[in-house]
Amino acid sequence: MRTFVAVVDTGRFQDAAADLSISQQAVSKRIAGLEKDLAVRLFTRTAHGARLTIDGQAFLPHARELLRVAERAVASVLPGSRPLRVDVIASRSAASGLMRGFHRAHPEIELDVVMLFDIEAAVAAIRSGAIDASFRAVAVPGRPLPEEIDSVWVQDEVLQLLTGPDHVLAGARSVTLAQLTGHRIWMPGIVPGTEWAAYYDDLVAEFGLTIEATGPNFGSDALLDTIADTPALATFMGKQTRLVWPAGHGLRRIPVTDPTPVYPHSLLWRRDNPHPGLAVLRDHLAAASAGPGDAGIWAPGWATRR
Amino acid sequence: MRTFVAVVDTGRFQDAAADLSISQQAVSKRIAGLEKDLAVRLFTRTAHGARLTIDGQAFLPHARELLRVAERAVASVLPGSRPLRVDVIASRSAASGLMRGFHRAHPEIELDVVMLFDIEAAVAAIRSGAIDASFRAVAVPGRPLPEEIDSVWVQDEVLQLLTGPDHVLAGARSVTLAQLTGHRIWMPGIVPGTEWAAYYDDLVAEFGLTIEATGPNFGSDALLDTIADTPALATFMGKQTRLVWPAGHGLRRIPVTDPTPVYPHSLLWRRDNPHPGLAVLRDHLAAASAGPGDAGIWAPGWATRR
DNA sequence: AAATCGCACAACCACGGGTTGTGTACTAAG
DNA sequence: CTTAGTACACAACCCGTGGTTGTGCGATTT
Repeated sequence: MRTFVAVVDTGRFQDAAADLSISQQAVSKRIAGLEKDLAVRLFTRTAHGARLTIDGQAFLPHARELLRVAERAVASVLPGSRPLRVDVIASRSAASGLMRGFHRAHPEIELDVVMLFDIEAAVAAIRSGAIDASFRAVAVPGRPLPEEIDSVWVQDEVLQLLTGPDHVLAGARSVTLAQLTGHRIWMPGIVPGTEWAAYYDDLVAEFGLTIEATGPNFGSDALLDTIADTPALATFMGKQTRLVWPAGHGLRRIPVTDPTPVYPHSLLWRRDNPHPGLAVLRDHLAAASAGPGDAGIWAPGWATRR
Repeated sequence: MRTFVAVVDTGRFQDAAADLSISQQAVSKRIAGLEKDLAVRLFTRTAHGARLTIDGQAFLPHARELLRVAERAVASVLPGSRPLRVDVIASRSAASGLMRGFHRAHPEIELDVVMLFDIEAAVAAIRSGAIDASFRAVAVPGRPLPEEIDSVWVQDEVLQLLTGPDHVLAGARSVTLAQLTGHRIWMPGIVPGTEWAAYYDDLVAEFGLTIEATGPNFGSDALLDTIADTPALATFMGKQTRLVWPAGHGLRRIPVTDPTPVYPHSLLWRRDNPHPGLAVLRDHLAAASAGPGDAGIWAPGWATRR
């Protein structure tokens, strides 16, 4: 690809060869090999050099794009000035949505999103510099963060009930947590030991819900399919989570009240992290911070808010 | 990259090896080589298989993207169901804008844009099936199109004068073509023998303008820089052409009247071309067709409109 | 007609990247 | 604790990809 683009840019095989510090014959072989693999002619050879064929013209932007992507791929693991690397607690969480919003607002800031196991791993990664920031629920002062790590509350993610059209509660305008007692709540993909597990453990203990965290996570599609088809099953989902599901599933979002369960997201970062994107992210989040207010909400006792 | 993604998807070196029909040792070597090139560890090796490191997680989406791009690159020259391939007359022409609009309206339709030398080349490429459609100015019945090629008028591109802030006409609300007599109009990159050359030849012959088509085309940036800094120089530019230029250049767009020069764009395609995207493109353009109306406009005598 | 330019082909060679065979670390079972 | 099994790494080997130099051919220029 690099050779192909070099020939396009220089217009001559031998100039491209000089650019690449190889022989003209090597360029000829590379192009011939590429043309053989693709089974099309990319250049018309003239006495003045090489001109793109129509196929070559169509191929060129894809070749350039490939080189760009390859460069970004290398940059993503390059120590030094690599992209801002942020850990989110789950791909469907509000943290993911916030990062998408940040990317829309600052597309010039290269971004990589990763998912670590729990806050222990996140704190270790932040300390080592392997990641630049992390969205997590911060524990109460009982287990304080290391001194060099700062954190700031960002958003309370309001949880809603998601049911299929045939669920008993499908028609309800809202439900209370107490009303959910006895109903089966299904949360596949909750890994024991993570904050989500701790969160729902607390929720179960306090309100006597029946939450089934069993079963592997086959992805959003499988979850939504099952919820839509099973009248006895419901699940929790963030209010802002935007899902695409096939039309006609008839899924219902039902607000939960008295109290409304929320998941408090904070941003964690190392105070002396010099990454320029980090300050921009903090500023962006400060402006985007929002929550339902303190009235009538519930969060686990171990989690700090604000 | 393929091996890296295969290991991620299967979770085990040997399963990836089976998928790729190579030995487990080959996978081990490939991953080791990739890790050596990138100078980072991508996997933590456990007794159960391989798990991604943080660097690996950051790298993964780029790797997947690279494979996607590579696939599209191959598809762009694959005979059979390749992307819709459309020839435009120039990258700054209204045709390019129309194709961008089409892509926004139908992002699901894969698209490749090429630029052929002139309408002869375009007609030949359409007949051979090398391209699916072409934006061109269609000549009068004197030189009719081949029988198997259809064409339909799409849009009249209105030309405006573009000047720097210190140009004599910079303050004018509009100018007539007659007023431009004696002024230097600079159109770099106009290649002799193309329709653009014929167009401006006619314009010069009819209104006695001074158009300098000399000099190589160093791109929009160089053109705009020169226009902005040279009081005696102006150029023509499509009314809808959206350019990004550095702030403070103070470039002025000035409508031209009595008459308004327009470039008539038609779409050409082979009647029996079965590409599904072609019908969508024609429908889209039929809805998007627009022009200034017939009153007070000028187009070369050889060009048909409607 | 001769010189020049630009790419392709031929012959050759080195090394990258595959193979098989074996070793080591960790896990699970008895 | 031993033993068997699993999973990846290392070693030795070898073929073929992909580089080199040398040369040929067609087109353009003088």
